[in-house]
Amino acid sequence: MIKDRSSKHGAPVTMKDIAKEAGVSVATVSHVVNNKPGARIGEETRQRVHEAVELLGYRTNALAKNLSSGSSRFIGLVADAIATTPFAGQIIHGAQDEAWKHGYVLLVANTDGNQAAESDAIAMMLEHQVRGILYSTWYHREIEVPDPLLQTDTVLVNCFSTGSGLPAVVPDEEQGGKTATQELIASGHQRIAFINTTTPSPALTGRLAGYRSALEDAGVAYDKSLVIPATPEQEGGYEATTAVVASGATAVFCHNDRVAMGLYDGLRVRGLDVPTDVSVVGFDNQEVIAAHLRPPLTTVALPHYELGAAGIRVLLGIDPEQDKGTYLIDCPAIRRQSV
Amino acid sequence: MIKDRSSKHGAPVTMKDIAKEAGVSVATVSHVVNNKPGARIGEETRQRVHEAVELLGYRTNALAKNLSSGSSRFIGLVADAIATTPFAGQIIHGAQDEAWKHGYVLLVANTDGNQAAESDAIAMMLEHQVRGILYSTWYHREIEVPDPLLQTDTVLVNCFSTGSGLPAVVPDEEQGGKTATQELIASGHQRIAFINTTTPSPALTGRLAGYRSALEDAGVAYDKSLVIPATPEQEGGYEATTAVVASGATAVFCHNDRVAMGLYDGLRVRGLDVPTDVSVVGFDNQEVIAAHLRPPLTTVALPHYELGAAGIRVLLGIDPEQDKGTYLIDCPAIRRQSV
DNA sequence: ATGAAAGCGCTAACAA
DNA sequence: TTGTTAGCGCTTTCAT
Repeated sequence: MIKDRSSKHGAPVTMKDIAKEAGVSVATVSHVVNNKPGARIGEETRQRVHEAVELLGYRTNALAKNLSSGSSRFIGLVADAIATTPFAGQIIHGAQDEAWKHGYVLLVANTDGNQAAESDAIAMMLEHQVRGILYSTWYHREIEVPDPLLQTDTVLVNCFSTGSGLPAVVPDEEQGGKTATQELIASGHQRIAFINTTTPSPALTGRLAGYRSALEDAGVAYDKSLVIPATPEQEGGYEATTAVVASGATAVFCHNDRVAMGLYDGLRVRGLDVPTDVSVVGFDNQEVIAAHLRPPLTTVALPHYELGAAGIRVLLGIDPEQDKGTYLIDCPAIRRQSV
Repeated sequence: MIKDRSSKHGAPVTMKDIAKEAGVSVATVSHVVNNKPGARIGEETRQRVHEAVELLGYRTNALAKNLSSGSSRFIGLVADAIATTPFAGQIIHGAQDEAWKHGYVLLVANTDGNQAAESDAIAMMLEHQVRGILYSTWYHREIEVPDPLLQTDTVLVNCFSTGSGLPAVVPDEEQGGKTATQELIASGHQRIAFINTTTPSPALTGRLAGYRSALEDAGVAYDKSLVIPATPEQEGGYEATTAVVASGATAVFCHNDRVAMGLYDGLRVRGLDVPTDVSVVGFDNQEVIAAHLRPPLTTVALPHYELGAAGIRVLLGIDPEQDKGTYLIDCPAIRRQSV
């Protein structure tokens, strides 16, 4: 082990060192180390190289490799908020795993929605010769595509920009809303309230469309008075309780889990039990909340992990091209005990 | 713009192209592009180079730069769970910002606590010639240092390994527990219950020590019967309510916000009001919960962002060396309306 | 079956 | 003030 220079500091071991140690040329070392397909290397030589690698603790220099081969195994991921929510984290996670699977590593940048930070981040990625960039937002919305993004392959994740021509991977809000409503219908409810958000967004319109579609499929008439607007947080859900109770609904589909949490409180205050008196389903599947409410909340998951993973696949051209570049990801039902 | 080859695809513009266009040598280009300190370049030449850069849309190749200069501006961050919690996200965010500030970019890897993934991640980082690695966990605990980590500069974030000699940046649990308790004492409480976790951890012992220390400072005797063990989730808090009420405490310090959330439910069921009947303070400052409980929860924040940022500073040798390589980060009180 | 040599895009002495 | 010349560590023809 006396020759080991691989640890902590000191000059790193290079191919040249291996070549010398094994008494071969660097070309040969390159061939055996990378296990090149059409490389005719004698078994004995191969052996010697491997031994030298082992002995000196050689580790390939990815930077040199990228430069030389002209390839680069980087993929950039710019996110507007790694921080605020667990959601963005899941997108990163999915992208990470999928990228890794294909031999790529992720260059992550958080921009906090700051224009300058965004430009810097993209510039930095471009300088690192990324294969492409995933541009993601923590909640589903339409965005204005930052100019520098056009200089490389990019796919939008959890957001879209009509007219930009960029592929976009987004959750299927309508299917999600429909799924949520169907959970309620399936358990016998007919009079179903829908606490929808007041924030204009794909979620607002999509989930509503899904709600209506489910109702229609079930042959129950759409009653406008059953959709109750509320700010998409606990407070909104709490305040909407009055309207929910007044509506005579036996079940409610909440725009998200936080709203459901507020509703739980409102119901409890009125001595109403979930799900005996009223069934409720949420949206998002925000673990900390949904899984630990009493009773645990049945909800529909926002497929963040899948969004990230699919984004990578689209970027790499692995997923087959889809309709107008829009890739809808399914929002599955997560059944717990509130229905 | 006819010469612009910088966009989407096609051969990238290199320094050589700029040199040719500006009629100078690549060395000169390198000098003006990097604004080298001791470089005497004529104003007129400088101008020509800049124009060529502009015209051709030149962008430096970070990989080549790193290779050539032998430096590398990468820092690796391996996390056991980007996903599960918003916490890890904050660590990344802090590390990100701080690294960026010093001209470094983060190579993030999620391991899901999987040994193999961990080794792969570290190997990949080493291959990319990272300046060093931040090894972080999503909850504060002692860890076994993965062997390959010893081959580079590494700092532990939100975890530690006694005897490893590695610097560790961790939250100051004791100070945090003390702070939480003092919030209660400051508002006049003497009989303060402490719902502690049942999970052996630095949090369990540290926060308890802080609780006792605050009591002692205030001259109130420590009453063992006031510390109530509970699983560190909503369910635990809910179940602990009986004991809390029985103890006659007028205030309770909960091991974390989720426990506080469960306690809120338990209290509400018994018709007890927060904070009129009993004051409560949490720990973690888990936004989704703490800020939206009714009433909003006063708590103590786990400084994840700071942990990440400090980790980078320690790695880069910016922060002054501290006691035995352990860097304690403050857990500040976040005042809301539950006290 | 193996090696020599050129070159990836850039930096860094050292000349001129 | 600017250009020449070596590399950085690796890949990749093309010889041998």
